[in-house]
Amino acid sequence: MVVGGLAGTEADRVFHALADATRRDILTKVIRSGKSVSELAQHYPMSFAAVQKHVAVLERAALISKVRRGREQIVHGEVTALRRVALLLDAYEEIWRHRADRIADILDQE
Amino acid sequence: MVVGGLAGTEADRVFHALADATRRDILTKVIRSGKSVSELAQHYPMSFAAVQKHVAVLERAALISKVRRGREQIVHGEVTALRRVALLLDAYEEIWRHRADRIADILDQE
DNA sequence: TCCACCTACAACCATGTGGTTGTACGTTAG
DNA sequence: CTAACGTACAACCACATGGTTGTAGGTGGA
Repeated sequence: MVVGGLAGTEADRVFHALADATRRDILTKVIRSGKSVSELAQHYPMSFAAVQKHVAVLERAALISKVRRGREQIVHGEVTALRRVALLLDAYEEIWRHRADRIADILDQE
Repeated sequence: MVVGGLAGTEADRVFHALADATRRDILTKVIRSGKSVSELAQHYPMSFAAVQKHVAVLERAALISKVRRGREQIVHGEVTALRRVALLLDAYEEIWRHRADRIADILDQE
């Protein structure tokens, strides 16, 4: 069962990408302004390759995109996927609200 | 850096819990109405113990709660945590919108 | 009481994940 | 041209995850 417009595997990828503090932090950095991978790597206590992997996970989830600028690869935040996750969560809340409304109706009838 | 009101480890737990189709499906089922663990287990092509583990992951993320009813354990959906995730995502979108509104400033910034 | 049901949990296994180091390749600066 | 930089990727390791089966305990019904 798919609740929102997000396909199962896509939801998997997006939520998994967000389930790591480093990746969420990378996301906030590149959403503010594009940064190169090595520029990002400087901010974390891990190897360049590790940061590169985190960026790859975010890219697979379509949360970021990369654009070549000379010998650098500039990472940009993609807000569209983020918005789709927000809509998915809204769908869950919608389901809950309906249930809550029904409960309220039942309570009113008493 | 913590963007929203969700602590780092809590965000980890919540997003990780949501990064699995079975768990998201369990969530939709119990958000509509409370169900026992074995009742849930009947709907999935895996062992009872596996479903029990998924429920445990959701419980650690505070997305569901369990209440004893006789010899059954009724699983209920907790909407509060869900709402907090939605707020966190709203915060990301807020950051992005800020960027869109003030692209010139940000270009000067870094 | 006794048995069946629901749950909890431990032990175990295969696979995935997050980290490392090393190597290779294209691009820019000097 | 050469050297340094930025990136990509493979190989490897430790550990977490998702699944299994088996065992044990508490509760309800007959």
